[in-house]
Amino acid sequence: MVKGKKSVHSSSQKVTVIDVAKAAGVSKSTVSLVLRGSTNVKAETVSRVNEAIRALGYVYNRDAAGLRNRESNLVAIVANDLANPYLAQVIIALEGELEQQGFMPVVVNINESVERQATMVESLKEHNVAGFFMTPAPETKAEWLSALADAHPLICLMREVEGATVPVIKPDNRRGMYVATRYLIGLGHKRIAFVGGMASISDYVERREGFKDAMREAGLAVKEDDIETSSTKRHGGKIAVNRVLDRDDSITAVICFTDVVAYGVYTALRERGLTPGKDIAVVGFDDLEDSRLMSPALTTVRVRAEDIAQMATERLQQWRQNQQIPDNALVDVELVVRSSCCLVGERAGGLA
Amino acid sequence: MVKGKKSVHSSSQKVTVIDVAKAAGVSKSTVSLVLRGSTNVKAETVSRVNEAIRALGYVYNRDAAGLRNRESNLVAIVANDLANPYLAQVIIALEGELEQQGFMPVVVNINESVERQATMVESLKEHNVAGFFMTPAPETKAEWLSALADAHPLICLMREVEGATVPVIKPDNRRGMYVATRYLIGLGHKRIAFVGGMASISDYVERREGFKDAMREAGLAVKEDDIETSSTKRHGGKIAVNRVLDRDDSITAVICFTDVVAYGVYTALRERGLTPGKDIAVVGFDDLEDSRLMSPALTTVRVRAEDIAQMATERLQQWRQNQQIPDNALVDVELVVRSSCCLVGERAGGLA
DNA sequence: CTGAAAGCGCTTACAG
DNA sequence: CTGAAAGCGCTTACAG
Repeated sequence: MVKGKKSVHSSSQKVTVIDVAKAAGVSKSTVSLVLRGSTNVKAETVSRVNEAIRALGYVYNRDAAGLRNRESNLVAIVANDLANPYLAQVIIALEGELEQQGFMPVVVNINESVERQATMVESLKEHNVAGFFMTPAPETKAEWLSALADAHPLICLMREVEGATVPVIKPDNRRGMYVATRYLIGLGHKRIAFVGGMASISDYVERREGFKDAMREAGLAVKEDDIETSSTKRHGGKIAVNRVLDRDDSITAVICFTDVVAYGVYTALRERGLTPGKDIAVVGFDDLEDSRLMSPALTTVRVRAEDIAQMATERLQQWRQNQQIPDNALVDVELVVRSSCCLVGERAGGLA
Repeated sequence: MVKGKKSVHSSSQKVTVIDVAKAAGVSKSTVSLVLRGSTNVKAETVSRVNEAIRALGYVYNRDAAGLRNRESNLVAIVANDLANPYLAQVIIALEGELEQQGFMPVVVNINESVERQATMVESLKEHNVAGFFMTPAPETKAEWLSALADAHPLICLMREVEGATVPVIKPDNRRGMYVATRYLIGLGHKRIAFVGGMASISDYVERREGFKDAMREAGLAVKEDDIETSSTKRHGGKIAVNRVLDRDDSITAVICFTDVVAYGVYTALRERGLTPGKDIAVVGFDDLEDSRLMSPALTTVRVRAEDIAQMATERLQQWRQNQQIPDNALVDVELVVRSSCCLVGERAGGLA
């Protein structure tokens, strides 16, 4: 119907290898050979075929080919939330890697919904993808994920699903926050809050533990009240830090679950008449492109999106080639010091 | 090879309609009928088939089906830059609409590169997509785009390509900036700068003209120096406003090409010791989620991503059903007043 | 180096 | 309501 006779499209009659073969005066097997880049075809024949392809406007039908040889160049990137700028950076890096390897990356957004995740993955399976990258939605079942990995190469990014036998590539969250916290302690801070994020995200727990590790090591107390969860959005950071400060204004530094959360903290501080980086130190996690452009420029834990993409792609290849489930990987992390952390007491109004 | 005997995957032997037919004790035509939801099958048979499908773990092969009936549920969203948060909002809205209509949206990011755009679109064609949404890369050739639209339903979003016969859905850019500028003029501003964006983006020209319309109408001069182009990133806004202010600090208000540019302007102002919304008025365009969370909350021109998505999807359907190229559409625009615009003279240091 | 034949997993008339 | 047959556009051995 769509491609019927009434079509406004000029190419309503699909041209196939047979047409190309006819035009080039060879058999369709030969056309297939040159399509696939075989070296066993005379150069002159190759160019005659290519000429015919061009002249007829032939478009390779990858679905038909895939049906026959059971191959697919489609790789799915199942993203939990396209509005997350860090994830966007990871996706961009992933696309670069995958294309170099001849894959066709397609991204599908699930908006943090397990239901959408299930629907989308089902469709993707119907389209015979070569593999999956995914940042699983909260509440993803381990059995579901394991079953998927049983039938398709699958690499998890950033987030872990407890009990699932699936390789995951993630930042060294715990060490990252440990290093950031030690830095703040070195600046003289003793009353440090940890804001943003929630326990249903595996990253969260690891980052929080890194924070606690450093505090414990320095003999500093962490009160329940110094930790405030929230959504991972900007708004979450704003709300969370306000709660903490309302309870106790002796806090001199705030460690944020992510850079986005830190942006929300900046806003909240300004609305309270405080200047981030002067009155209160702020640290983030991710190192988004924007973070060096904030005022003050945000001190944060950098996790190179390129590193994640590279390790993930490597592992997908490994899986496809060796039929072996690859190992997990912890991506290196680095503290980037900018201007959002004052020495304690420098201007701070707290007790410290 | 991937699915060979050595496969670690449990489902190495693909189960097909034939297996299902055998298990259910019917012919494969019948299986196909229930797969496609035909009403001409006995209810009891339907459930027996579905039972077999479940038991065998059958997954529908959409490529094989598409090969036969020339249909596809794949819709491509070709995005110029995934890191652009407004585009992310549009994509999310688009995905919602498309899924409701039974399509499978896949997004492909081209990172503002015409070359990548060409490669990706070629691949997408090979995968037989039902249609394209795209925000064309800068420098896209009209003939290329028209040729694509000749063979596939295609709707352009946000950006127009001069000379291409392709429907485009975009905000009423000119009116948006006109309204914003009038608002500023009403607040007493006379020295208003327009920063960010560049002429190779069709949006840019329209927005700038809207600004000029309002200024002209009010009998206010616009000097060359009051308009400064830049990248559409945050960094661009920062640089552009600095240039303008370095040349002439009598400026009391800044209209930004987008919200993202406005965020960069905020940073630049702070670094100059100025408070946005007090010392200088700032207006954006888009109304990103974050804009109401900035400090001060950003006054901006709202363009509902949902409206764009809805009009775009409607038109794609129309195209597919009537085989008729639909009209362009201008999406309504609305000024959202928040706290980033002072009355002139209220605190401003300029001449005004 | 090239050609004829079979088959990938579906759907579509067409008989029954 | 169900079954047998042909065909979508490719690729893969297998002969020549």
